[in-house]
Amino acid sequence: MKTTGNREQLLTTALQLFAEQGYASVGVQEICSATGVTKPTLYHYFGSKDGLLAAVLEADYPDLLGRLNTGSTYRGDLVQALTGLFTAWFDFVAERPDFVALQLSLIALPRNPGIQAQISPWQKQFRDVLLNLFQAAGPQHGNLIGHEALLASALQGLLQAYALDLLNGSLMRSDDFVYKTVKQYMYGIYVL
Amino acid sequence: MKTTGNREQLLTTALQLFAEQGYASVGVQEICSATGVTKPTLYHYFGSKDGLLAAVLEADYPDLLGRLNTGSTYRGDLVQALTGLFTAWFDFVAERPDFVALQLSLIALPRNPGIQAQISPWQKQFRDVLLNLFQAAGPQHGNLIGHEALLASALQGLLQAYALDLLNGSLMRSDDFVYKTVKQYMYGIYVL
DNA sequence: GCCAGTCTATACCAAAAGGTATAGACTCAA
DNA sequence: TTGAGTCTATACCTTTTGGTATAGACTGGC
Repeated sequence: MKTTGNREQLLTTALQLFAEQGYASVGVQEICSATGVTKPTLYHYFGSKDGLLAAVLEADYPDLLGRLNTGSTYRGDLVQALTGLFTAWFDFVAERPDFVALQLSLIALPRNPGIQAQISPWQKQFRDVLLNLFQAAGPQHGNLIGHEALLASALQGLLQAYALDLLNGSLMRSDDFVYKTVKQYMYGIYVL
Repeated sequence: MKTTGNREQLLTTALQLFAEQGYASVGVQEICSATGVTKPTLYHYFGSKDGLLAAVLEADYPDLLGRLNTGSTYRGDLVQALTGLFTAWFDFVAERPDFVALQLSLIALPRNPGIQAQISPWQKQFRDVLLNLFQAAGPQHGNLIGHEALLASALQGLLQAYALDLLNGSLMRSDDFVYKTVKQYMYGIYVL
């Protein structure tokens, strides 16, 4: 029996199946069969189906948050910071579409307690990245002050909405895609 | 036995449970128990669990689309049309939060074939409403021409993102909420 | 009274769900 | 060599899943 990498292969398979069908629609047996192991192996590593989901999230979220944080660092230029943020996000969406798809499907169930317990802490950190950006830009952009939370909320929704359209193919990432989305976000719909 | 309204009560219960837990997480037995009927009753009216979902969507989508269409009618004033659209949407979100929550949870699974077969036709009509608006505004707003599809796609995502934030309580609908969101959408983030 | 159609409950089905008891194979330190 | 710890498979558990065969109750028209 292949004894190396079973944990990582389970994580990979689970992410893919969860992203395609939704967490609740995938059975642990299906994950094990697709990976080529049996259920005790899965339960040895993750303890439960929920534990498997937690491990899947833990595997990619830190990287995503780090990249968003780095990309959105405010250095006195809001357009530059937003461009960095959008670039980091769209790059991540292109690199790890399965993880983003899973993320979006979990976020869309805000009243499922079990799911929310898993996704909320990560979503909170996501929002904090955006909040930090607007707070850092506050001194030089006084008209944003007091609206940081609203702006972060709307921006997070916008990023996720773009990601969904990219994932289902109804939106294409052209050369100036980031440029246009940042401009539209900052100055409205007339700048396309 | 209560013999009147069982069909409507099943629709109501199913919508509520689907919205809370997600379509896949709810069993037909659970729906029947919560409604106070037995499974043959459900299968008599809807044929299958998928048929029940189809009926749930059919029950509310026409009303939603009609209200969006009416609210967004273009009469030579884009701000007015967008205000009408946003108002119609946010009113609907407030009136039928369960239906909107279900809608969002289904949309977030773009690669689940069974789910997409059910939701796509309605989503297409949703998008067509927005597309019509931008096409009607084209002659007086030449800089929008050629971007109608992109604008409709982004606007649909934005509306759904706001709805999600309203549903999970991270956003509050203040007096000038519609005014501010329309302004921000048209002129950027500096107008709050 | 009777019949057709509509609606519902009892009781059941095979399959799949999440999860586990047990034991065998393997590695590594002592 | 032995023993502890790690990892995996066989075989099994209970509960729930979506779905149904059958039959009874009710309605309306004739």
